[in-house]
Amino acid sequence: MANVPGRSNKERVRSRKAPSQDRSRDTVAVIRTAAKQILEEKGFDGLTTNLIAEVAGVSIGSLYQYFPSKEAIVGAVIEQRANETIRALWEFAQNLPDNSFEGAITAVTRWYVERYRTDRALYRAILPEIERLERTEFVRERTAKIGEMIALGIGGFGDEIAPSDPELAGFLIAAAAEGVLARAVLAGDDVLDRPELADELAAMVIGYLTRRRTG
Amino acid sequence: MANVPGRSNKERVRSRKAPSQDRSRDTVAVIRTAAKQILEEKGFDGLTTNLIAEVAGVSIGSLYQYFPSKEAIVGAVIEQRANETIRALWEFAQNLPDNSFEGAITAVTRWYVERYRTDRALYRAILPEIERLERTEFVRERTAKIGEMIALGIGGFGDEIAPSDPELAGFLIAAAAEGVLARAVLAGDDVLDRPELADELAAMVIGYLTRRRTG
Amino acid sequence: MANVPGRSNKERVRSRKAPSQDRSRDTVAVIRTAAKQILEEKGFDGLTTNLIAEVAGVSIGSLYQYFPSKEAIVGAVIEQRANETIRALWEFAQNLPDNSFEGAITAVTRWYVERYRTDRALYRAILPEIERLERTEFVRERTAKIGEMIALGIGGFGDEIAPSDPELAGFLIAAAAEGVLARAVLAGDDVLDRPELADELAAMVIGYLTRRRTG
Amino acid sequence: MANVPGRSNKERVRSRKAPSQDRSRDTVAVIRTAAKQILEEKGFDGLTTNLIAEVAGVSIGSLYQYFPSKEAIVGAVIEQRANETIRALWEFAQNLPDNSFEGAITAVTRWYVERYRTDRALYRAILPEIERLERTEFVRERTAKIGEMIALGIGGFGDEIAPSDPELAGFLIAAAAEGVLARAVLAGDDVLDRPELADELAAMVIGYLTRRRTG
DNA sequence: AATGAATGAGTATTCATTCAT
DNA sequence: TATGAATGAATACTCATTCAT
Repeated sequence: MANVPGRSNKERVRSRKAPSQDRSRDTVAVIRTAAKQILEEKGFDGLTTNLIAEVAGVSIGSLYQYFPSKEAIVGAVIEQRANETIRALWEFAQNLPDNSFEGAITAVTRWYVERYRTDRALYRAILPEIERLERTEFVRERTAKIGEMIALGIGGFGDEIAPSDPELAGFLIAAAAEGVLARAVLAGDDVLDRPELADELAAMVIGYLTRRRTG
Repeated sequence: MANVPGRSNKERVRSRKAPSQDRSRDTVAVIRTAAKQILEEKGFDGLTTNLIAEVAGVSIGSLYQYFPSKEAIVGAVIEQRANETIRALWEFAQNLPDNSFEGAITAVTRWYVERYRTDRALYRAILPEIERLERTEFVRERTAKIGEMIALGIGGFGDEIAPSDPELAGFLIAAAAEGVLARAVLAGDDVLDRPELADELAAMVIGYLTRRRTG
Repeated sequence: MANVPGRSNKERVRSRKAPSQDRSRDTVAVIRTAAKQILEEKGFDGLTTNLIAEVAGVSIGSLYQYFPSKEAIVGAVIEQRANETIRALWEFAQNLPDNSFEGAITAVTRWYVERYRTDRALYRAILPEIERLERTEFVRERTAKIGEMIALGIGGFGDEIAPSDPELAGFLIAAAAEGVLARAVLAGDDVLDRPELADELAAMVIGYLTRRRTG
Repeated sequence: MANVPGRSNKERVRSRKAPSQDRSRDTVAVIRTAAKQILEEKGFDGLTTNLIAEVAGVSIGSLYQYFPSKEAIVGAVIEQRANETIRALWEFAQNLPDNSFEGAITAVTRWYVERYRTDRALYRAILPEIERLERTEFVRERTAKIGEMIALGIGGFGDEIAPSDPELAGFLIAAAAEGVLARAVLAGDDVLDRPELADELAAMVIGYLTRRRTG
């Protein structure tokens, strides 16, 4: 009697109703925020649907009116974080003080590291779930989108820098940066708080993009 | 991770007894192997202690004689995988055909990518757990150890290449590579099977290590 | 996360382990008895797995060690009741005081009605579930088996009585009797307690079996 | 059947308002029809109030304006079916081709079996609920009413056939017939589709009514 | 009269872990 | 040392019903 037949598991990851009305949008946001908060404070294992509802000040029934599963809520938190990151990164990239290639990369890298430093608690909880959900489309898109943005940004710096496959380069940079930051966040505070971290990461990206072609 | 009165979490992660006798070592190995197999076949969510015991042909009681918790078993699987990787990487590094710096990096990178390609099922299951366990010492050590090995390997190539902090460089390279491979594994087979992947990763590492210093 | 994949719904109806050891058999019996008792006292809607466990003096975990689902427990209660009925009916039929055809039918019918009268509470709870589970094999078998017994009993009374298809006749008689008793039980006590009920039912069976053939 | 403070269960079974206006009558009918359709297509477990409302194109609030509970809706479906059956049976009985007693019984029985055969899906879903609701008055009335009709029909055939208590005889016949058909429907298609079924049932009824009195 | 967002009690089931034998 | 029966806390999710608008 547990499992409802006519609903595939895949369906259970997206939102149940499109939050068209204002009230609905609020509820969705409230739930998402509550989940995020719990994730930060108690980690993934402390995240319970009933607790989410309680913290959100919403009944458990309402929670399931808007999200088909716990997984979907976590997904929404991750998705929103990703969207915020992308938007913020974009904005930041518009207003770089130093417009040189190296300056740009360095600034962006620092900004990125800082972001993880500030929200390390959230990332600590979210990162394993990102991997776990990676196969889900919207999360895959996220890496892709960041990769594209990077590719786009790179594109502005002329032929000398241009990699043969900008998209692949974007993927590599995004994935490498996230790999470094993930490991740094999860390794504890030692590495994450080292001031050289950002510059080393920048060096890696710069080195990658400015290397002499061997082929 | 249920109710465990009066035992700190930290204690529960290492093996309960040093496997001194042969039989013990066998049992430990048998359990570890069973867990690994289940992980490959059914993923993390299919892994239960009772199933591990069943597949291992061991009673659940015995299982707890050798491992204090499920987490410890997963940790053991990851640890062993890491040790194998380290050992294999070391051996591979001893017998490089091309002893040039770039040749070495390229060869190692290819080898590394291949390793993930071959065992993608295992990695798909294990990767999120690595992140989740990262704070646990022995897993932290793994990244560190790989980092050190890289640092060591790099050290052999003279001053021009030497980074100011070899250990940090090692960490960055290891973490970046793993980030790229993790994302590639989890993103589905498309990226993982692109032949350029290894060389791009190599290019990143080489670029990082051979960059002109800016300071 | 609710539904375990690799187990078909059908599997969940039989017992989980064969109650080979004595202790196991006890536990199974204790659970079944508790369920039966609750069914009698509170009806089907009052039947809860946790309550069953509590009444049985067994942990909920143990309950699921022996029964794969709530449905299976109800099935077990019904099955046992059916087996008891069949056995008791058989025994009763061996020792009929009056060996005439009509005497036999009348005696058996009275016995049958009495059985429903005595255990009306149980039947009230169980009957709808029998219908619901009827498609499940072991319950289907029950009607069949009673039908066969009746066919067998009829067979002893010579050619004049013999229906052309004894099995079908058995089915009809069993089903009609159960229909009458079910309706009587569920209709409230008025009908069930009318003394003529058994004899009317007997009259129906006798009339059916002794009718002059029209074809 | 959740939390309903301060309202007796009995009250909750009849319709909430007498559908005096046309619109009301429509809404009631629309809901009833939707419920019936879902019952046929998805069975009782697929029947939820929200789904009924959705299929009926009515808000859940309106649904509760016309029916005090889910049970009442199911009851209404059953009731209507019963009324239809009674009306149709009545009509059919008016126009029997063969006016002999045996011819009448045979014709009616065949008609009845056919009815179950045609709507087996509906009956499969409804039958257990009939048993469950049997205590509710209007369902009790149904069996009674069919019984009365039978009694009435029987009454037309002279003294030889007349049972001592026509009402009880009607009850027995109705209950036996329904028992046989219920078991046949639920047992799967094998029995229900046997052509002899109707005639055997007829034989049972005829035999019952024409038996020589023993007392 | 109608709406549908919100409610929350209720329930089946899982699984890491213990401990008597 | 080994066994495996027993434990029970923990949790995701459903759905009949209400009531403010």
